[in-house]
Amino acid sequence: MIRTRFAPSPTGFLHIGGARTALFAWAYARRHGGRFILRIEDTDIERSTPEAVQAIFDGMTWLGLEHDEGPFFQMQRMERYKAVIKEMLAAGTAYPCYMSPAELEALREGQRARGEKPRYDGRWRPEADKPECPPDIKPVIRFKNPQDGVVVWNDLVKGKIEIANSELDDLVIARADGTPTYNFCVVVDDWDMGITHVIRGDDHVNNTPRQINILRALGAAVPEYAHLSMILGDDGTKLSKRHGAVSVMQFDADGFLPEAVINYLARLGWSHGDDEIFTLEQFIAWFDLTSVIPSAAQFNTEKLLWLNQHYMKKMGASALAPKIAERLRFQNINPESGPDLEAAISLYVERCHTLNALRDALLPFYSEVTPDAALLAQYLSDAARPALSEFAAALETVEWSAAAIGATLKDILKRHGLKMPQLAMPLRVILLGAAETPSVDAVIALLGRERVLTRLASMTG
RNA sequence: GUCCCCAUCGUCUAGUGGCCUAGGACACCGCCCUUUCACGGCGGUAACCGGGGUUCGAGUCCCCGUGGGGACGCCA
Repeated sequence: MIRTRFAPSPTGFLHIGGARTALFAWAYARRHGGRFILRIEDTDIERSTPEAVQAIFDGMTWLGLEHDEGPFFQMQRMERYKAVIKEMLAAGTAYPCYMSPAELEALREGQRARGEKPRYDGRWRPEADKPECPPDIKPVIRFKNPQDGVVVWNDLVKGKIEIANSELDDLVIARADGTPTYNFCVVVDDWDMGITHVIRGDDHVNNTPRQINILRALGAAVPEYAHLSMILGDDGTKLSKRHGAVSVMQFDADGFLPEAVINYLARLGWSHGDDEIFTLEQFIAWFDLTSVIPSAAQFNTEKLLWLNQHYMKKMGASALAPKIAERLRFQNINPESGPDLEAAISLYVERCHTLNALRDALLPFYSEVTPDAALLAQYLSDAARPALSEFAAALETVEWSAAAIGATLKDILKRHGLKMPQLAMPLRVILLGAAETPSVDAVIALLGRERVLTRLASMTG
């Protein structure tokens, strides 16, 4: 039974990189009929917040990444970690270290100055010739890392990775106050939760040999590892809180559909031949760690936009209507105050890339417009004015359909010797406040006789 | 500095030694459609980081450079 997990630390929102990691771990479990576990790594009391925990839940829910087990909180597993540390102390695979933070810093300073990799020198190892035990220092507990040999694993996305134990030092597994640290909690959790495949960001590659060593010291099975490369921002630079890293919920706020975001994320660092658009079912059926790219990928909003429009069109007006209505109401606009929303959406969906853009395009149908004077001056010629008045008059009695309105318009055009744009363009500006709209007869039909006549009257009258 | 990872069009990618005069998608450009803008259709520009090997043959394997990234916490 395959068991994967997503283990974020609740120190901020769920961003795009975390979401992709979660997606791949989730998909791998789904693909193999396994279980997907959600674990909250909240041992950093300083930075963890309940809001961030909620933000992660919200993001996962929005994306539709349901977990089968959990959420487990590390803070609630303290007893277990402490028990394991006690066992390791007894077994001699861990030991207390009385070095003070100041001493440690001085040691690192010296190593850096000599061009060495800063690391603990093992002076409190059980077999070492230990210094005098300072009575006033509360010790940290360090893992007794093997000093010889190499740790090797076959990373499911990066291939064979080999790191010499001589590169590793004896990491702290419990702080002076007794609380366990990240690398230790992860190991105990992955072990206890029976994780078979650790799928995570490749910033953890360097933690992997340490974790494997602890696992071995514990006599636990070593899981498979798959390290996903990072996602870069739109401009190719690293995503950070200050720059480009946005919550997945921001995509919701911006009018993206979760289906589009999932499809987009799936194609970032993974591919299935030339397939670009696929359903969730296809993705699950096709997903495979061997097709995951080991190199970093740059986020591209343009392509997401394209996908989002695709999913909006595919979804159709009836499914879109409640979503648009919600977004209109959010702006204190009553979607009942204008034409049939589904009809309006049908007319506009293929020219909008997001729900928000669609909502904005529909605004003139549900609220007042003020034609831009400059646009009007640009498109409304003196020659067109009489024709416009005549058209307005005709609209009072014409059969209210796009076809009939269009016929009337063409008839007037012909009698005044005008071309379509000479009338269509000013009509667009007067009626909708924009020069770019769908076919003008369709727009008039949708707007409704009353609104059309009112808006025309204010201009021609 | 040390260790680890990465490297095909602007971007996401196909490519697992001959099917590659390198394919697809987004973006871009052109044409068609057209009542403006879109949508759609058709076409186009555009890439194997460099140098050495291995091989009959290398985008594909190896080595060295170069460039980028990550890690080196009593953070996660």
